[in-house]
Amino acid sequence: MDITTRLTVAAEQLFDRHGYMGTGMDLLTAAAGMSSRTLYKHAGSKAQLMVRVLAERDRRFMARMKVESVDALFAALADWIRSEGMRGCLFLRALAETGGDIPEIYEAVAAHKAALRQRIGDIVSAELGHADPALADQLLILFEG
Amino acid sequence: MDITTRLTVAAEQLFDRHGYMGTGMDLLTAAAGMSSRTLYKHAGSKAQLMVRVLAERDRRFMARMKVESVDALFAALADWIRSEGMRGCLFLRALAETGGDIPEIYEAVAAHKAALRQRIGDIVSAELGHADPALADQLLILFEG
DNA sequence: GAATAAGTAAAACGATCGTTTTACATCTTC
DNA sequence: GAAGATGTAAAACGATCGTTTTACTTATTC
Repeated sequence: MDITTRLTVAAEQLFDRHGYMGTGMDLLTAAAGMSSRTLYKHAGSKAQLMVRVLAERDRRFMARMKVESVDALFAALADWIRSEGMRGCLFLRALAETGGDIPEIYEAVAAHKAALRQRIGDIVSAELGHADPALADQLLILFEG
Repeated sequence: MDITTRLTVAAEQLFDRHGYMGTGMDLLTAAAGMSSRTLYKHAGSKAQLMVRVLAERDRRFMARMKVESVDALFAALADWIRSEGMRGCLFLRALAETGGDIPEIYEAVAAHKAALRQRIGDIVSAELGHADPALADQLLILFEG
């Protein structure tokens, strides 16, 4: 297993379970099985590591939301929560814990939100035969509830 | 305005926008307009302050969810998010940021979840005429999505 | 087989954290 | 008007944070 993905996987788990601020670098090095020197050589900084985790998470999440009906969308979300646990949206949590002060993280979260909104809009359009932005917005809110 | 509620109100806002770990005591004292000495005399500790904020939040949230149909429930949730912002569930975030390691906080979150689940169950029962735990669970998951 | 790259272990960095303490001001209240 | 709360301002506490550095080991490669 590649050293970078090993780090990213461990970081996602720890960030999810202990929060970003609550996850110290010592916990990360221990879980990823590497020295802090190596960690910083590969990750750059904690903020960059967070961005990488979010990017990976977005990839996995969006892959699971490739469905064609609103019903299937909610079923996919229920599945996701069943498998990942009910610990709150990792993107919103990243934004909250950093106060939106770190541009790279802010943009990663905004990109994820935009992608999700687009996906929901597409599904709504496909099912209704025409776009319905208001409905898409309501569904997005339910998703983030 | 009472000094304790002044502190609680300021703390809820800061915790919500900057996260629990991300909100330093200096930020809290500045926002609440009091010295750290006074803050600690009234709050005891940061963890106790978090518990008090969660209790107050639970009171406000549950008051808003006093509805009688599933439709109204989701409408109330949408209203809540519209007024409070889409920053993720403050209870789940508290649990995540502390890793579930602080018993008082763990219990406050568990109590809130139990109350919400009970409320949803009651609404489902009233609308269907009989209890449907599986449906209640699914609705709870959607709520936490 | 010397050189280069890439790893570990651990000490050290300044900064910041939550919390306590010291010293002093301002009210009530008997 | 002395006493006793209750407040502020600010220094100090040890601990921990993210990050860098030092010293050393281990592979690969020309």
